[in-house]
Amino acid sequence: MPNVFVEELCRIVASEEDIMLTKAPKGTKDILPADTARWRRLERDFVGACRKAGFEEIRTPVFEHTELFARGIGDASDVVRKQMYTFEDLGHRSVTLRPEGTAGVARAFIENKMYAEPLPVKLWYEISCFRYERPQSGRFREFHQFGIEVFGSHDMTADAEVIGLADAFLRGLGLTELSLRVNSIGCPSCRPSYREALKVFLEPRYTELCDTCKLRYERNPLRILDCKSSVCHELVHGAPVMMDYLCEECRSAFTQLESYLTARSIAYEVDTSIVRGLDYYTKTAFEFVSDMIGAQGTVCGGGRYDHLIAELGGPDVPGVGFGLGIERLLLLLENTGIELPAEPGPDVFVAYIGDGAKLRAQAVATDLRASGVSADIDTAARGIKGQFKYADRIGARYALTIGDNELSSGVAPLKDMATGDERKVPLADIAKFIVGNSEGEG
RNA sequence: GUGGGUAUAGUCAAGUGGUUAAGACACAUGGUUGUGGUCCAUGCAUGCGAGGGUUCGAAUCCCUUUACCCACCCCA
Repeated sequence: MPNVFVEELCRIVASEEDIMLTKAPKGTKDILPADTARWRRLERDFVGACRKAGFEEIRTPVFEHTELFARGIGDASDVVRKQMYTFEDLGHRSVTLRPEGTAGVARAFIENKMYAEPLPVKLWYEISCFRYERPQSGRFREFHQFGIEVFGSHDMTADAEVIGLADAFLRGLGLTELSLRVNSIGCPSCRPSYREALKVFLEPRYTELCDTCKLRYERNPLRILDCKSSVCHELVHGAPVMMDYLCEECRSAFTQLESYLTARSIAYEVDTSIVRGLDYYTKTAFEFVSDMIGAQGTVCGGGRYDHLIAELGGPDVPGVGFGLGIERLLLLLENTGIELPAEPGPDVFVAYIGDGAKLRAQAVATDLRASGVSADIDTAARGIKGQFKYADRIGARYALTIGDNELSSGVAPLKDMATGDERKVPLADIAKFIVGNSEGEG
């Protein structure tokens, strides 16, 4: 069945740009063995924080119908307008690699009628996301997020719970320099009036605005507030702030949130310039920001979205959640000098001398593993010296040597690689010896 | 999409027109036949991101191109 995709494939294969064969696509990264231990540590801690707070894991598809993101994130947002990996599949459906996590989880919440479960429904996830952007420090085309969502609560304790979880997780890693910025961006009943007030304020200065802000003036004037151009920054001085235009409901909600954060001893500052770029946000918006990782300083960002579920065709159920960038978090930990423990080497390396011992060594290593001891063994036909060198390189705690003498005596030298001490241990007792010594250390 | 920067071995790099492209780390083998982390020896870029050009001669000068990094924008 010839089609446009197959033709494209043939063209690509026939082309001479074979350098690309051994090059990961722009903005993507391999996570190598040297890094995976750090990832596992973060995952373990995050899962722990979520479980302690009563969150359960959800896994959703990497791609969704394009309409989900267009409707959920907003077809005016930059993410939807120019950053999505969208393509037509062979069944002529337009699908998109997820650029963020909330829309997919919200869709799953609706589709699986999770609103019928005891509310609120509290979910966590770890996902890869995809956005077509120019890569830079802390920004990739494929990146990873931890995220949580709470569905079904209008109460600000839910917002405090979400912020509190992020705060506990980040602080638990030893991060203290992160600043938590909180804002309220209002709701559909009060935001329009603020928007108008802001436009009225900016109108006489319109011609002085930078080019991008001229566009923002119509599309999303709130964004002008955090423009980094010094000119705009000056012009915006004295502009009305959302806080002063909140409706009664939003105002009291924000006051409550502040009191709840204080009750939890969570340090924060109100930052009226925070504007989330995803259209679904209402009321609470927050960010954990660092100045240690370059221009993309937001490690964790989130907020409330009271109308997303209804917008997607579900019941009128509110939500609140966050996304936390794992690559940015790792970068921050590195730049802050916080070390995450590396994966330890094997308990024992089983070295052999001679063909007979080579057979026996494999049996010994297999038995050790079955006994719960991690054991490595030469598979590169090295000499005894090479085997010891290798054992040292991989950080083995002990080296066990088996040769003709040991085959006949049944007793083998077990060397502690750190101290150099060597003692004879019966081959049958190796596992017991090592397990015993490990327990003694705690 | 717009700017700026950088490209020499697995890694960090010296080298700005002239004999075989420093050095360090890493890696491999060996230092008499059963022991690592120190030390010593040896090996490891016909090649300087790629493609053209100038020149008797180019990693070094010129043109084109690609990749990566950083910033804008946007956001995790």
